[in-house]
Amino acid sequence: MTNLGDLEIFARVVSSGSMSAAGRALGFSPAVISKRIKRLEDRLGTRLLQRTTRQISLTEAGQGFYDRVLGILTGIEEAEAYASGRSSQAQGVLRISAPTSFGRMHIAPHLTGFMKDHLDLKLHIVLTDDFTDIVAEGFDMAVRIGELTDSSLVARKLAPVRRLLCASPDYVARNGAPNEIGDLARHFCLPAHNNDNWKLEGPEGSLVWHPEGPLVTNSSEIVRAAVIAGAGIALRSTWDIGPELRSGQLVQVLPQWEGSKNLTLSAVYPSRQFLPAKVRLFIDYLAALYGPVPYWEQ
Amino acid sequence: MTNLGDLEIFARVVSSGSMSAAGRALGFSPAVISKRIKRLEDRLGTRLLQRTTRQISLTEAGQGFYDRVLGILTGIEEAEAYASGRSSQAQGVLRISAPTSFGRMHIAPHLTGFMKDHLDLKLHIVLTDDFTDIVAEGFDMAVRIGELTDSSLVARKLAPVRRLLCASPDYVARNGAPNEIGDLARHFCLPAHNNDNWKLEGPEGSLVWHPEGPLVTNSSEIVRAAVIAGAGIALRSTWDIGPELRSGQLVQVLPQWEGSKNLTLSAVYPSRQFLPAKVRLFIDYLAALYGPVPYWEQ
DNA sequence: TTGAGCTTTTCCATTTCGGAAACAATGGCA
DNA sequence: TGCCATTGTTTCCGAAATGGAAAAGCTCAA
Repeated sequence: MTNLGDLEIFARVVSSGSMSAAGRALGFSPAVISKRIKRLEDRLGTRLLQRTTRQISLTEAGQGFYDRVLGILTGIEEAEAYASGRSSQAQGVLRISAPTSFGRMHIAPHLTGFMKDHLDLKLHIVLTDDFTDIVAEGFDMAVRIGELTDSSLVARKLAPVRRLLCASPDYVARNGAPNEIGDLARHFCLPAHNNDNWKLEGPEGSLVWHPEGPLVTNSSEIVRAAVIAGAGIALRSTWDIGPELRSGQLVQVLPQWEGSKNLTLSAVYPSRQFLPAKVRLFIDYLAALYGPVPYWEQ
Repeated sequence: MTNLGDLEIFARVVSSGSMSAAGRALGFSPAVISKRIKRLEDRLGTRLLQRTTRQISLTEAGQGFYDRVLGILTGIEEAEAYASGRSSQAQGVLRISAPTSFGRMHIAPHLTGFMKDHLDLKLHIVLTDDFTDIVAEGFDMAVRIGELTDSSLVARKLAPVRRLLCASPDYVARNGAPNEIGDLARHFCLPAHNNDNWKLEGPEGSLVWHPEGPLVTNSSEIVRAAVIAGAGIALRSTWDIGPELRSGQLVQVLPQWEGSKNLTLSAVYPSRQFLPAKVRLFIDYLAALYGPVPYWEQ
């Protein structure tokens, strides 16, 4: 039967992109890495890595094998954590990927509350707006906003996402508030950072509006600052501008229209038979935190 | 990181119930088994097996660990098979559990057809009417008839199960056919081998009938022979008595009533991210064989 | 009470494993 | 274009691990 170390080494070689780098990471000499990759390939009777002396790439068999090996390794990790930690205590390292803005505003502030209940757990949080492949990147879970489709992942809904049109009071004072959807054409519209069209739902059904405005950016934070500064009308999520709405820094316009409803805030994780306790506990924590009605909606 | 051999040894010790037996099965001396179990426990910091010199039992931690280890081992097996066999060829051993009667009548006759397409595959088929724990018993899949609930398994429907009331023509000639459901009280009823009540559905809704008759047995085959021999009325599946209905050896009675519809013939297998090719191919084969309308219904 | 069968420990031969060094090959950079 | 740093591979050797036989201690059944 395969030596487990070989699988670990193989996975590390793939993720780091080089045998030498894997050797450094794992504390082995390059010679060992080379020998064990070779042994693994010999036993499998297949070439897993296509290598020139300068570069390494996965063969098709290697890619499929790698996908599987990742699952196996985390499975072993989970089994060991279960047996060691027992009684479903969280321990080890919990690796999370989350959207930048949401992570900063609604995850980061609550982390200490979770950590003080789980002293044996280390958190490793990466904020990015790319939809990274969480299993290939080695994340235990991700927080996502959107419509979810990837079938190899399991999603648990954390909260609905409401998006509404808003502007600053002084913008409204200067330009007036739109009364019907067509009025938007006469306003400054601030597209979202991903530059999407606005999918709106209203009393007359749904429509797609293509926002045109003076500002295009890839940063959600800049759009946010711009609309608060009075630059125009934006379609923002309630989790993003809830406090500003309450404080009066922003007001809702065209309240009969809202962003398309099939967006959700979700926790996603690889589908496995045994969910690590650390992942389950953290998702439970977030779900309890955001509740049936999130605090930013109240 | 854990040595994979330790996990394999641990799993074998649990399944065989003794270290010595595991040693014999794996070709190791008892000394080695003992040492490696001890090492595994030391690293996990938990006792996995409670042992008296004469007997071995799993601790709670050991049970949970064992469940996980089984999944890991089959995962590795699948990963290796994938890389070695490539292009999703079936190979290795496919272990199947199936109901005795159905297996004999509707699986066994078709096995050669499957085997000739997959020469590298060995089949290992166990017929039993117990609902065995397929993952603990080391089966890759099972064919089941019934209502399915086990959440740790995935079920794929192969065919609907129709059950209807029938008797032999000479029984009907001697005793007459029942005209309405209440007439059953005046007939010999042959309960199924599991001695269940009959859940029937008819034009007036559903009801539960408690069949009373001269014959009680745990063998489905005996009930089947008895009804053909004219001993009474039985509720039988169409896959069981289809040919007899067609040949006239049996006739349907009370045709407006049928057995409860929420029974299905299904293939079940452990939920895993990667389904072994051998399992997928065999289930596809059965599904194609039984089709949308099974051949025994035509 | 005895004996068979089990687990565990001890000691030893063997195998495996990891590393240093030497070598070959590749791509970046001046 | 030519140099050089980096990478993968091979060889050889010391160190660590693995597996087995034998002995000991224990439990259950006859």
